[in-house]
Amino acid sequence: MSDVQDLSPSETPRLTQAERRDRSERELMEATIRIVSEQGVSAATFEAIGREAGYSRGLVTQRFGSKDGLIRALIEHLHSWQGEALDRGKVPDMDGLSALCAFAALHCQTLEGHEETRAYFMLLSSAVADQLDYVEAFADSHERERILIRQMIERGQASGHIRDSIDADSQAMMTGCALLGLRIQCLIDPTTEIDPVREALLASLRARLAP
Amino acid sequence: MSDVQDLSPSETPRLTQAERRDRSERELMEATIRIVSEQGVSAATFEAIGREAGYSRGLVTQRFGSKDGLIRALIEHLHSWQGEALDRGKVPDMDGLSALCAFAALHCQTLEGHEETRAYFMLLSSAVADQLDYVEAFADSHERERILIRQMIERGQASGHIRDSIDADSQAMMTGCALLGLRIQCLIDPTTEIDPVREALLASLRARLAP
DNA sequence: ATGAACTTGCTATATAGCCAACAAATATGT
DNA sequence: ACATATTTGTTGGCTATATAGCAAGTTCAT
Repeated sequence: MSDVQDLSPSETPRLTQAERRDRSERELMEATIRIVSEQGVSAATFEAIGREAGYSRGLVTQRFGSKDGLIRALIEHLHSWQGEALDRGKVPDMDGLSALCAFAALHCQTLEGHEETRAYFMLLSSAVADQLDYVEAFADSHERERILIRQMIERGQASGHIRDSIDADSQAMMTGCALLGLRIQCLIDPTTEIDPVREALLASLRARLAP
Repeated sequence: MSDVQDLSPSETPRLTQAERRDRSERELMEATIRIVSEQGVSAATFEAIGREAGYSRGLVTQRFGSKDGLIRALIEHLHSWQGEALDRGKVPDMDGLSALCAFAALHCQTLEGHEETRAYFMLLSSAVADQLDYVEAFADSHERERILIRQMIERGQASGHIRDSIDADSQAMMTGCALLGLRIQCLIDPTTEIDPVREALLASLRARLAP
């Protein structure tokens, strides 16, 4: 009766050191995502992040070493998040053309109201704008995505759902670029209507890839 | 013999006030473009721009009022530059489908080695990353580009070079996004091979639009 | 009581923008 | 044509502000 006193589970009574650590790390990342998404990359100062997460200024340095460390950790976090989203959508189970269309549609779904992906592409933009070292992390990620798309196309070609005459690699790159461009367009102009573009994109894919 | 002493025409003997003014303004802009393109947006400090242009730190403020003023002037400058490039390419004279393909090809040409457009899209990226006020300038510019593309498509539909069943507006948006995405991809990964993607893009446009 | 998580005061640095001085061009008076 | 006054273009020192990162101190778990 006296030793266990969990008044509210989300408050802080009796947490393991490891739990405290993991929790603060997670909360700092979430706070960063929120700030980047809502106020932009350069608004994500140690001061702002700490305040938003309910901690002090100094903890970010303590946890991530430096600003660069934080951003890299964040990119890693968002990468794995996107990977999971793909699995959740059961994309790997479909045939080539359906998988590709589902993949594109899934991408379009995250265009509205998803703080995580929004923050991801805003970080990408800042890396592009300032030619920061971690553009390479984004380049790798896009490389992997392109390979994923290419494999879908090749799968479709093997099963006869996609015509053999097209070059899987360049089509994969083009599709990736179209999705990236749509994303950036939505960040430039939030009033962009997504539905018609998505339909145009899917129709274009089918027109070009279907046998 | 004594009054006229133009030792070298490109040096500074006897310049009108207006000439001095125009010259320094142009040189400051060119310097900014060079710095943004080569070292990133946040490297474009008053100090760096002044030095690169061969003037002092303080002149930039004097000329453009503030950093924001400089960037806006630069965007305006690059917009008109792009407009001229389009006219130079004689795009308006072609039939719809050819015009659209020429437009896309022209875009792809600027992907390598064009400091102006490189700087333009790096500025765009910084506006996206930090949600700066001048994203709207870019939004307007892209709106205008979309309308231009749509008009090409409609022209093609009227002359029978493009099938009637497609929606010109959403196809225009999609094409614009594809070009934007390709641009960003090249900024993320400079080793990106453009030729195959351009061919894929053109093939895709023809597959979807040709009657 | 020892060590880990966390905080707060501090320093160093970068940079936008202001302003008073300086230089170059042009207008005015002789 | 020359000299002087005025206007325009240019400079460099200065201030104010923002912020990354350190390091000594404090709180909390074991």
